[in-house]
Amino acid sequence: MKKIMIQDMPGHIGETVKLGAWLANKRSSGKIAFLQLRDGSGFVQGVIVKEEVGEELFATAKGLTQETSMYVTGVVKEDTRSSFGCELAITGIEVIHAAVDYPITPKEHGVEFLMDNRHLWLRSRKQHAIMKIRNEVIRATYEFFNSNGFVKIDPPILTGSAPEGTSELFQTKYFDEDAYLSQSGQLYMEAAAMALGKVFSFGPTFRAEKSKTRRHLIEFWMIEPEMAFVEFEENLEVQEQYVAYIVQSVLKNCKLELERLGRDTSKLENIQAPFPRISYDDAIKFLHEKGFDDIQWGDDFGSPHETAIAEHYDKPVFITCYPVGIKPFYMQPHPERDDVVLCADLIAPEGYGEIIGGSERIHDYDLLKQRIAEHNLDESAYAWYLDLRKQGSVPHSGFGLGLERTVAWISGAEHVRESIPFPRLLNRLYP
RNA sequence: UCCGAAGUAGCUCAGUGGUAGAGCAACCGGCUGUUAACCGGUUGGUCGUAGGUUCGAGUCCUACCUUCGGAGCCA
Repeated sequence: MKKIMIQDMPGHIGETVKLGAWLANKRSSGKIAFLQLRDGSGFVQGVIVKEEVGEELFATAKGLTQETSMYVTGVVKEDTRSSFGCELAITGIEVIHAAVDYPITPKEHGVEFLMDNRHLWLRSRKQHAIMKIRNEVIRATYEFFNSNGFVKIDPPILTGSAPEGTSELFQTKYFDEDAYLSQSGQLYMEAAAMALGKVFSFGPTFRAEKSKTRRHLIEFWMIEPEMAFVEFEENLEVQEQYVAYIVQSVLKNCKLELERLGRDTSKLENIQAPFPRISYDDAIKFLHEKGFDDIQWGDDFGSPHETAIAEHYDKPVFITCYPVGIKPFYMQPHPERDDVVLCADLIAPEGYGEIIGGSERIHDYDLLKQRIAEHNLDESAYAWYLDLRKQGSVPHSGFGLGLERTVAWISGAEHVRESIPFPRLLNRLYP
């Protein structure tokens, strides 16, 4: 008898098959029982009828506890009553391990309880769907960049220097030296772009910020492309094409998951390049017109400001050309103005906040050296970074996309803690 | 760090000064198409911690702890 996965069942209609599965839920009457089975690849309903299987097997089925693991044999049957299109008419059950007091019941639970049981919560339908969407976003990311001439590059996670101050970095020891966990691979990616032209990274990043909102994780994953000979506007085009590509890939390959999450897919179908752009100057004017009197030119946007701007559009929106004073040292100045830089943040719709920060980078040696000094940074730590500007420096641009915020937005999760398997939060390092 | 809310059964919650409650889970029984199944029964509690007011405190007061939501900062 063939052992198959639930996701492959529609191709085996009429056949007797064997599944390795867990019991997600159960409903029964005196003569018939419905076992909700899951095997990681999907969910399917098993039907077991007393008259057909006999007293003993039926009693076994009725006595199964939630999350008991077993081998189930049965006949795959087409059934329109199932959202999956088929069911399993069970003929045999071999219990592997009977679960005891599984804590996550089909009713409601609070956040703290679910987070304490994150190792089990992952088994739930909604969490399963979000993890599949996360996987699709990652898969589509590799597909997009590989098919557009990018090379995957892995920057280091342990770093010796602290690019933008040490207060929000995790410090550790590197034998006798101080070291920090990476909060961005960007500077290394710039070096890689000078070697390979177009590169992208995908890896974890760590921020010791005391942030406690639905958009913040202490440890999160970032995709950071960097491109030589690519200037500001071209950089935005890559970003909008990339974001549109991953959204459309999820729509195409995760239909069942989006449906299970109750996601309004019409909002996602609309996510096609180009995306609207609004300059920082116009955004400030827009906010003043909307009645925000708590922000002046030169201030950075707060979360309510970003949300107000994003609500004006039905696609992600680029906010471009921020004042030089509120942005990092490495951003290229605007060619016609010295008070703003060639950068853009991409704000997701529906209140999910900033998902991309990007810019053209300074490629002039003297200007970069000046900016390092202006920001009171230790030039010796940036010697190699400055050196790039002495050895065939070229205009180049890049950006960083936060994976968890993007996945939370696409899947409609209310908090980024649900878009990573084991979230690291302000007060949570367990499980 | 600041502002706001909340800690009562394994879980989700009700209970505003007078004998500790419900739904779900678990356990027992019933039910032939359920889909957060349903119906009947049983089990299950130092009411976050410490102190105080009171004849009497889950309920009022003080402090602390924890969690949640938001702000700042950011992706």
